[in-house]
Amino acid sequence: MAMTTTMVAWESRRDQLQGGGGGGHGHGGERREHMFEKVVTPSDVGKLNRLVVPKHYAEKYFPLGAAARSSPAGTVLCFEDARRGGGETWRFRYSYWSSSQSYVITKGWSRFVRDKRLVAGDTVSFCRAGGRLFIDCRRRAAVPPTTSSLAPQAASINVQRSSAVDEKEAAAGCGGRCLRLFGVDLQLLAEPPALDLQL
Amino acid sequence: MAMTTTMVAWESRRDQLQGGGGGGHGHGGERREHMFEKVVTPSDVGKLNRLVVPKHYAEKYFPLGAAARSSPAGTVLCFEDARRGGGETWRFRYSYWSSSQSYVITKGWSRFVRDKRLVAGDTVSFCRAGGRLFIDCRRRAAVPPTTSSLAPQAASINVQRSSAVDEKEAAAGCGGRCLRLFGVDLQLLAEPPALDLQL
DNA sequence: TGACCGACCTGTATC
DNA sequence: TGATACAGGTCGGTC
Repeated sequence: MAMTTTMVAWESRRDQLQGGGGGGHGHGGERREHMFEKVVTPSDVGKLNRLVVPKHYAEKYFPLGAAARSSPAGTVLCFEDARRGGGETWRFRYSYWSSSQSYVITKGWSRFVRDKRLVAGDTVSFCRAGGRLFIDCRRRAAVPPTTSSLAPQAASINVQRSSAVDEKEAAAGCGGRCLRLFGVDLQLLAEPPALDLQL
Repeated sequence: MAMTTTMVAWESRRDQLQGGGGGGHGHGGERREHMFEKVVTPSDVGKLNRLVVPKHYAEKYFPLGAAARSSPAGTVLCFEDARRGGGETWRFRYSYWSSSQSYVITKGWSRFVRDKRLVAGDTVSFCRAGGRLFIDCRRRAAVPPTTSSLAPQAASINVQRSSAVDEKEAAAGCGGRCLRLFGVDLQLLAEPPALDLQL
């Protein structure tokens, strides 16, 4: 396997995980710089096992050299978990698919989706601090009151947890905390817009 | 799909098929030694163009040197057709895929599948005689009488040849000589368990 | 250009 | 239950 394991350079400074200062959630000794975020699509969290990185951000923040761009092997991106204290790292293959002219994160992504219980509509965000990269995610915002007011009626109908519906429906993006009914995602519980995904 | 890849490790008594002593169908001067066989899966005969060789047998009968094992090029295995009088040979690329930790026959395999009209559920078997390798195949065994007794009723129903049904059904393993109805494979004709695949 | 095929990947069943 | 085998996929190169 000829993967050009280009670690996007980070000097591992494990000692400052709790640095408190400027950055986001208290990690990353230096100031955490927000790069971009993406509301994930059903495909991003489905069986395709890949995250499409919007080209604009990809070329701005994760530029691939000509060699890596033409190689299917792409490169490897390492992100530190922005939340977990242990500084868990996520290794993703990152490459360019010429067929679809898109930048994608492939290998490693499905593990992240599973681990974070990521569902369509959730948001993943990417930050950096010095040479270090961080990844974070949060739940989608709660649905508007008008929609969620349907829930009482729905409660009397024989519905399924979305995790039990067939793949096509599940791919449509409803996670463990909502019901999908007549094509509409219903929140089971009122949730704050940003929910800590730690288990 | 949980098809149990039953590798039937039998001591080859080919003479019960042809009666003749010594070497099976009259080839291979020396005694034909059965190595192993595999009931092919839908993937083995589908678009993936590869046969997964169960690791146990691969390492026992087709060991790859360290060099060939690490190389994607693998090696080439030549098999003589165990049935055709002309001694047709089949050349297969044989290699190890480290990503899935499996041994596979790739190049040349799809030609064999096509030529032999191989379908899921059929069996391919590998023998050797001296330094020569032989490959053979046979149709899946006929379904039990209790099941095939459904055929009279089935005859009046609008059924399809399995070769025309969709991939999922075709994948279930019914070949050109049977019908698949209500999830049951029905033989169209009474067949001996071992059928010569020559056209 | 499209069909074929090589390389790589992952979920699931199994041990 | 963790590790492993492998069936069922993907994308991209090639011809």
